Amino acid sequence: MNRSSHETVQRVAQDKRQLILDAATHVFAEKGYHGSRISDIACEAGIAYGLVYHYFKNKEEILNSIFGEQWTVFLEAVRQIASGSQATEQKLLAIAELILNAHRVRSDWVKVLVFEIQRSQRFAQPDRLRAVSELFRLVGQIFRQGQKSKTLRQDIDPDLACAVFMGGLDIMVTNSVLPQTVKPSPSSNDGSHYQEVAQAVVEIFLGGMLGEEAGRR
Amino acid sequence: MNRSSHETVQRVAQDKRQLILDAATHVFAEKGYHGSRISDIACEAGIAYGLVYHYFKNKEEILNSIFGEQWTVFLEAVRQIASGSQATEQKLLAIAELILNAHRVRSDWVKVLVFEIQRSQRFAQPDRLRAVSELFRLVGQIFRQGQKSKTLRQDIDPDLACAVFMGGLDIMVTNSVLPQTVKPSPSSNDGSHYQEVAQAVVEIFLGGMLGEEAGRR
Amino acid sequence: MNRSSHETVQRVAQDKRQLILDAATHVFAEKGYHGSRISDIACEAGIAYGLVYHYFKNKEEILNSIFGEQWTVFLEAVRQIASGSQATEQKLLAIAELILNAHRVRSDWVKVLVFEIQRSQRFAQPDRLRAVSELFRLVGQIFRQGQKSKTLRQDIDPDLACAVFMGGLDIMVTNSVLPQTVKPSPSSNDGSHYQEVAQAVVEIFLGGMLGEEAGRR
Amino acid sequence: MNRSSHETVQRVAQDKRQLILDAATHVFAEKGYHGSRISDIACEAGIAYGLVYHYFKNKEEILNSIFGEQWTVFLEAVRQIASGSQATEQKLLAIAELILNAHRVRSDWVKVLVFEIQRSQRFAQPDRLRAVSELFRLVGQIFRQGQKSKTLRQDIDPDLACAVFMGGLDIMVTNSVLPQTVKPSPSSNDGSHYQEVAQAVVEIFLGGMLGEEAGRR
DNA sequence: CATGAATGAGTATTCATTCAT
DNA sequence: GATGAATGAATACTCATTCAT
Repeated sequence: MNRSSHETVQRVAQDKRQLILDAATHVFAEKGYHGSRISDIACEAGIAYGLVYHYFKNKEEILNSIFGEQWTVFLEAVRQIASGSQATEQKLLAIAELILNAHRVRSDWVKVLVFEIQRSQRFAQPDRLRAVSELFRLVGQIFRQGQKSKTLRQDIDPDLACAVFMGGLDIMVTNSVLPQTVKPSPSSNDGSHYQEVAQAVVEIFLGGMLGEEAGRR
Repeated sequence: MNRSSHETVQRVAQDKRQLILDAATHVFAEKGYHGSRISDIACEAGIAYGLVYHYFKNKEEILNSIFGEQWTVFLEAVRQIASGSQATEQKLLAIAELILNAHRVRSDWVKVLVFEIQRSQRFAQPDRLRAVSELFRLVGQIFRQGQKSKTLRQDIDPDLACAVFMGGLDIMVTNSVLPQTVKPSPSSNDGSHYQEVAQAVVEIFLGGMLGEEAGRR
Repeated sequence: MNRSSHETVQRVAQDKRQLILDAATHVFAEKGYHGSRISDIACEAGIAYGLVYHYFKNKEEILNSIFGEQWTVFLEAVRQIASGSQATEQKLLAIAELILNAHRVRSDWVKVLVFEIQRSQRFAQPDRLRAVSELFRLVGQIFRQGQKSKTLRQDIDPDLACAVFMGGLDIMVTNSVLPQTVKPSPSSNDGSHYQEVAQAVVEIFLGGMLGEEAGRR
Repeated sequence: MNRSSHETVQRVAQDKRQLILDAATHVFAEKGYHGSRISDIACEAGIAYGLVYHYFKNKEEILNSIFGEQWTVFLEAVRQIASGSQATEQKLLAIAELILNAHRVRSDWVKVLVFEIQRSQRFAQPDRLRAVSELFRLVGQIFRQGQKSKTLRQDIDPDLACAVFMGGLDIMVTNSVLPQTVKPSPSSNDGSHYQEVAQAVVEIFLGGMLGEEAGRR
């Protein structure tokens, strides 16, 4: 086997691996980790049952891979935003758009992430815990900077504010509670709806919900 | 068997049923629904294995009962708040306190609710879906009233605002992201910390996070 | 407690015992022995669960009682017929009528008998085996007498003939194969249909099915 | 994997499936359906527990398969006989020999058929009911033809005659009543005894049991 | 690499039987 | 006697993981 064919084999192997991950993501999103069987994943991927075990040690490792391989990319994007020189408001908007856009493009992945990661955090999964902590550390950093520069009010615990902000986005993505709000009409699946939602969330979060009449404090 | 002793038996039976529900709530909160064995529940409740099936048809029905029997009470409280004559701000604060307090008093129940039921609506029983919808309908009502009375700004979709608000609370309760913020020190487990958090969340939500310097729009 | 009230109690106890047996007969006939739960029987009898165990040691004993207590009566009737002075043909007719009539009056009992007894014979149940043997011994006796008196042809093993005769009746009663033939129209549930069937069976058995044209050997 | 090896795999899979069916037939015949555990079947087949579920959905499906796969063959043989051009007597003899021979060659299968399927039609699958009906329809056809051609007497309901005939054979096969008659000595397990029994049954059924002395009607 | 048959530990569920009241 | 709650052994079924081809 010459070099180039070896590379081809490598690529094909990578493709197959990714095929399994995508299938697993879809299945996990649909039925949940515990409700998904290896056979479901193999079937969805259109490959043989046992082949899954050529690429992954076990079921858990599939979930870990889904998490890890995308999370790094995602976290890097967050890091870029957090360390940028934009105004706080722009940064938060960028975060919101990043998250909602991720949901638009790969909603399966986001569902698995939110559902399964949070679930597994109740049991000890140090790796994932650390990864999530890092996300909150980065976003929290934006808040601290904002408070330092007096852009954000200082009488609120930045971690708490960060949590509230993320919670607002989290529920958008979870969509178990309000699918009709988040789900755009099919005709506008160009992301503009998502962008609007992101802006609205940031708007609420920064400006508050009080109306003009009620007066602002 | 005379009447009073029959009543006693009835009460004891109810107690035993509740005993199982409490044990199950604890175990589910600890290990998750799928990770909990019937034997774990029986053991936790200090009763025989088979007795669980004397009171519940199957494992699923236990989860449903945990949900149903407390949810009714919870929803009634929300209804009271929503239909009251307080100002919008007071209502939202009451909602926040209700939710956070539920977590303080019965954190097991809330965990099961959020993790095992809310987030498992992929396999959703229509019953549960309806029950959750009702919660959002009630809270959403507060928002619509607030907008109608001009207390709340009107340029935001009330359902979206409602979702953001609930998401902020949800994540407090989920505590997966910010346990250190929500979990008060044991010495202050009198609820004051929870009350402060509730106030902070509502404060952020209504007043926004922008500082004085940044100016309010 | 005086004597007469004690007798009353005894009678009531007997009634209750019989109530359970009747209920069990019905349930066994409906669902089969293995498919019937003690609770089904108690429910059918309209009594408490545990009371069944006051009257019967266990489930098996219920079946044994159903079998034993009626079988004795049945067998005695067969014995009367077999030892009578009637012609063979009359005896066989009497046997056929006895069996089919038992089915008419207590079809549940006959069903249980045929289904469960035969089933249990495959596993060793010496008592029942002996009881059934006795039935065949008595009926076989009729055949031997018939052959001895030259009423019946002698070139056939009497036990085999006996089996064929009983098999013909058995299948009438089993009715799993030909309900429409055996089940009379509701309007004529006076037993006349059963009597006709009994006569037809004996007629076939004795006279044979060959038509005039075919010639009789 | 090339074509021929794939075919081999297919064949092996079929063999394994049949292995399980044979083992199950044996175990069911021995202990009855309800008395047989899946582990008994697996053990008898010499395979792993779970493999049974690789080939069959559940215990019930095993029973159904035992029934279905052999019944088709059996019914076809009956159909051949019924639609042949032989005399009625020859057809009935052929039916009798077919049934008794089935018992000789595959007594386990016949036991399961009669005890566990035929006599459990209280919970009857419509499929089974239909299959059994077809058998009676075919045999009944022989009787109607016999009556039409005046070979058989016409004063008897053909369905009833059919039932009596089948009942006589059924009980031979059931062997619960007369094992000593049907069970040949091991030394003569060449089928000749079964053939004699078949002839005797048909002889009784056609010619009747009345002796010369008694006169024929 | 690919396949899918084979394995068996893990668990929900049933239900006969016992027991306290 | 009467009640039905309590017990726990027995077993059908699932499915992650391994292995032979």
